[in-house]
Amino acid sequence: MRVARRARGRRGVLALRRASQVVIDARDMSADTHDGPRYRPQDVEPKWQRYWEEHRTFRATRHPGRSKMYVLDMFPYPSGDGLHVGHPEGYTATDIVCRYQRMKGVDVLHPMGWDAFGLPAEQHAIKTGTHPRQKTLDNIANFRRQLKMLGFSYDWDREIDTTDPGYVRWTQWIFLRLFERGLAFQQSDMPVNWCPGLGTVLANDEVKADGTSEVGGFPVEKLAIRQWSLRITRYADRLLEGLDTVDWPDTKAKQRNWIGRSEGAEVDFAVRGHDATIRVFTTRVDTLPGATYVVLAPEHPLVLSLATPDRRPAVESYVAAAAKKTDIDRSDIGREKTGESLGAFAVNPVNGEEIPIWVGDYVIGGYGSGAVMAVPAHDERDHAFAVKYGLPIVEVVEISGADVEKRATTDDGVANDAAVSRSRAPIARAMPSAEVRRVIATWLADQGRGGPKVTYKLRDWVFSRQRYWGEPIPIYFPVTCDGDPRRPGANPTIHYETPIAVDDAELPLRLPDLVEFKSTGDPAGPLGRATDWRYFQKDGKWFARETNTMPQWAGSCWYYLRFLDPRNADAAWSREAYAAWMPVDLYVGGSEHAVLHLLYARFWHQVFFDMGLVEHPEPFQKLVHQGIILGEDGQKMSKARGNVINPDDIVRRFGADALRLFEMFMGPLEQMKPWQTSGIEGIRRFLERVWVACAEGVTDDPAAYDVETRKLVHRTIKKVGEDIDSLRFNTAISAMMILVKHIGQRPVPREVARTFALLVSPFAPHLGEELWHRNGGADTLAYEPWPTYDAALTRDDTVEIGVQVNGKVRGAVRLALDADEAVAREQALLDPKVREHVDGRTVKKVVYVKGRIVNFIVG
RNA sequence: ACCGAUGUAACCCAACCGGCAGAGGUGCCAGUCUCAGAAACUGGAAGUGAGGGUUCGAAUCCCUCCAUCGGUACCA
Repeated sequence: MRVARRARGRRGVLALRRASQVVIDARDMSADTHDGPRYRPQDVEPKWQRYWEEHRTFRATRHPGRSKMYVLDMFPYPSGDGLHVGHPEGYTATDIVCRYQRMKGVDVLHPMGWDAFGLPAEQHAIKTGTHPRQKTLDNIANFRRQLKMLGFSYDWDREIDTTDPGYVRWTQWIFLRLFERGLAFQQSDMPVNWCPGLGTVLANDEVKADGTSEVGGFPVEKLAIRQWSLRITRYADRLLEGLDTVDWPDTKAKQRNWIGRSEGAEVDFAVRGHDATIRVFTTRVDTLPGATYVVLAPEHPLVLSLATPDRRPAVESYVAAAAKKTDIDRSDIGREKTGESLGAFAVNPVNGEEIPIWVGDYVIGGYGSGAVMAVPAHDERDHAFAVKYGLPIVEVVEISGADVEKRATTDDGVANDAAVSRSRAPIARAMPSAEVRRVIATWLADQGRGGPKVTYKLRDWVFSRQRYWGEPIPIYFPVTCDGDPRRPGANPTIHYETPIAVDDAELPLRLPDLVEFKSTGDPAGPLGRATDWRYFQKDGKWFARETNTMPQWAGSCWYYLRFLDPRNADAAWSREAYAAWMPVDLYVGGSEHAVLHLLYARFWHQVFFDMGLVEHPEPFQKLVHQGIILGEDGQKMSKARGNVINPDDIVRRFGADALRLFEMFMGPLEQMKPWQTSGIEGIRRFLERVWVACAEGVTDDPAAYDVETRKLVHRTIKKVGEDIDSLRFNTAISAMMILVKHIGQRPVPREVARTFALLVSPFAPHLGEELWHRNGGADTLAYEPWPTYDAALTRDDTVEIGVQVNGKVRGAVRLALDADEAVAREQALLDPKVREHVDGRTVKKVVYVKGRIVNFIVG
């Protein structure tokens, strides 16, 4: 043990981990050999977990006349690695709120489940041959064990699993409602990151900068394959407006940014000598008179057809080179702008001027219309491009002291003479930019050459994956084939243009059992191989099922609704269950889901609202993100760094209550903070002191409950309650430590021990129950009324306040809380140190704030 | 580059509406206990990222800068 302790003193992660291992063993032994009663979480914790389970203590029921609270955790993906210490952070926070609210007489809904579809189980299946379902069930069992070990007060009767056919059925049912409304549709021109090596499409952040896959390093290509998409863009404005009604942190700003609403105008440029129009989007239509060229994105459909024969070879090779670049290459800002002239000319609609058309990859194909009008005088990017290629720079917005030859001015100003002379739209000299925008946009609309327009960064949501372990999309297509399409070499034609919905009564559409999950490189995905599942006959005709599956987001888009009514076989949820519990009052989860999950779920919810399935436009009233817990070295926890803390180890060594308490004590919930093993040792010492005081040092002598203790107890009740209400668990724990330090020095009155058991129970529920039980509690304290405090006892009638002379602290004085200024002044001047600085000088002013400060201003 | 958050003691963090910088934990030092150490208990030291402004008074409000983290990123 000595050796181990010394090794721990040395820093270095490896040494630390080995050493901890040794210490664990030593601790466990000492726990057994230590004589006398003491705090033994390894006995107390399983005991109360069994009790809660047997009594179904935390079953959520609505009682008429009571208020309700729906407290939701982001349910986990049950990975093979099990729980990490980040999970218990948010889960403990919500558990504290729930246990506290139950004691306050509130009906609490606090459910847990599993977001269990996902790629890792499928990859595991490819490697080992274990069916993803089996691996998923094993992982769930492990997660459930770990969560129960931490004593969370979930209503386990409501546990759900997104891969369960009873759940998939309703996810598919929802998809069909989206399909009916035209919100789910097929696109075949959607370029996606297709990775033949992995046999699937990848999200942008799964592709590395060099164009290979994050996993495996296989080449990734842009491929336009048939995809299902959801029309989230139709809800863009409502998704923005809804944010104003919810109590969320900065996440609102992230979502606004992601939606990227941008108000501006469309302008149509005719092309000289072609029957073609180039449509551009701009937020600065006031600068249209200063547009001196037009730039098309390399993907723009007109690029090749507009290029003059002499320019065509250069343009073609430019476009080909651009196609090879990854998105990351193209969006690298400091990169020099490049382009090629098409040799063609566009007509500026506001003044009839003919200006050259270029192609340049600084224009993004997918945003707006993939073309911009270039105003070098008032846009930095256009300016850089114009300087490089010798294009004219014409100033049309006047800003004093600006030289647009040197630098673009991008602020609003007023129209100058050039703007007026170059515009057929009725603008005037010195007209402010905002007004010029209105005038020109209106004029363009009158001329049929454009007009006001709003664009969004938000794109429709690609909703299909070429994977096995997801919800099958409940759609099938007619097939033309000579005979049975399932026989080898049948070569059937599938008519994707006429999708047919699976009948609701046939849901769930289950996954077929496969033995081989590996991709063949066919965009149909692994399900394409299940020919007996894929092709079926109905009324003598052959049909083919959709072989793409839904993305992992699907199940998590509505799980909070299934928790309301998890066993309902007739509906996804009932109206009554909805009315009883919705909306979610508190939603806690990682900020990594700030945009995607939280935006997708809101989108579905708004569709449900339009369908009359829900009563509130927004599902999640208050949202909180717990901060990331870093490794002991201050780095992000990762296997590669070897700084991962495993909750199983911590519980074995310190107990679940210690882990819960420590995670809440580390700092503010929303803040990122590093793990400190020495910190949890301190918490463990605190719990031992609690045990000594409230389990072993209790007295029934009423005289032991002195006034000082009584005051402190009442103050602690107040502080802990208020801190839980505002999710400041770290300071609540600090308040309890102060109380324990005080009562630990004398015999503890029974009443105090009972009160403390209640106070600590939301944080350390096993210890709370045990102390309650040992101090005469009959059964669980989970529904005991939360202690109340006497406000009079929380206030002191006298306070010590600081005395300043000219703003510098010179002493302190004890005063009645409501002492008037004359008294304060008189008492303060009794302090010799204060006298020293005041005597012999004139007091010009005295600032006295009751209960706070006395400040003498002397000259 | 832009948007947002955060900078307090060796470390994690408190400090209400601007009012004596300190609640708590860790670490460190000293004492009690001990043959000695460990543990436990008692006590102690130490600081507001930098600069300016407002104010009787600033960790707190305003401006500039620096650092760290997160998000977005040629979005026209």
